[in-house]
Amino acid sequence: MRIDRERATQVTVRDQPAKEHRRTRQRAAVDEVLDETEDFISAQELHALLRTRGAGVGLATVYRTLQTLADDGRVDVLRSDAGEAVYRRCVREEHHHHLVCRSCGATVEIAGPTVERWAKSVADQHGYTDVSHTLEIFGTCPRCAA
Amino acid sequence: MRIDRERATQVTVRDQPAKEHRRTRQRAAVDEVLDETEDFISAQELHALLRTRGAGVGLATVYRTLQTLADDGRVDVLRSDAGEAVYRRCVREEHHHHLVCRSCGATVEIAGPTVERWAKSVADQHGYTDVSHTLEIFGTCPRCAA
DNA sequence: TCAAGACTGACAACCATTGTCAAAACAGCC
DNA sequence: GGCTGTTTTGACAATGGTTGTCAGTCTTGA
Repeated sequence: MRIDRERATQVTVRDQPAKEHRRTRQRAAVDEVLDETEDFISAQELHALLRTRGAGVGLATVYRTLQTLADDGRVDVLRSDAGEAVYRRCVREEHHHHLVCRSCGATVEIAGPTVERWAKSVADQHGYTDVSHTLEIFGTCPRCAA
Repeated sequence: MRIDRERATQVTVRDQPAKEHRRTRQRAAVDEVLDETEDFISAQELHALLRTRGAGVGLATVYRTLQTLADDGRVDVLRSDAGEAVYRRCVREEHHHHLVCRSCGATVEIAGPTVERWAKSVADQHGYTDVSHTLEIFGTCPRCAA
């Protein structure tokens, strides 16, 4: 197995502050959807949504745009269990995790300094350096449980 | 987004104790590789490995076998960053996490009762029930860092 | 306005994974 | 050892998310 350094996880702290990109209709459209969407959404879903709105954007463009945003640290990425990448505008600037509803996808962003420290110390203990981690909590939200 | 209840994460506790399966050459071969392999391995890699050994096993069979093992809780599954599912014979019986080397895949299994409790309490706080979680730590192992 | 180059979109290509289904292997039984 | 019902296998097709391609279009800075 080979884990790509750059894309290993969305929680890796970025060094470069984000290159400038051109403002285009397509990117604005994707941005708008992300702004309106509370929960994680897949590239496919986003593409379909744009299509129904009439603001057609090519699928490849949606993928590219999301990837760019992710690279710039402007959206959170995580993999749904099906292996599909799902995206979400991140609200917190700092490193954080998610509590995600299994059935509707409702998400709560969570800061966990304790966990951060724990992860760091565990890695140190085993001599691992350059550490990052992924942590997501899944459950059934109150609304879906009702 | 739809997160499948059954496969949401490898850390969900299994209720059923594992159905009996027939012993076949193919399953034995997969088992053997898993026994010998310390680190996470993908279905594709395992398949290729078997092929080079002469113990040819169909790709579909490899997938099915791994899936069965995973369902029975006999192997750990996690998704590499590329979205590929990777498997590993789990050593610990109880719920645990992994510290994985980004470059060589070397893995350390980790128990983190603190984290378990934290995850549970966070979920409770937000009214989420039926909680499970994923947590993996990535880093560069001492050998690769040298 | 203009040119350079970034961006887009339709489509093909990729690749992990799953579905299909007839043939083969297994386990229990005689 | 054979028989038989069931499980398992494997070759192949199909699926589906994602990425590559490349000519045409749009942005931007001059």
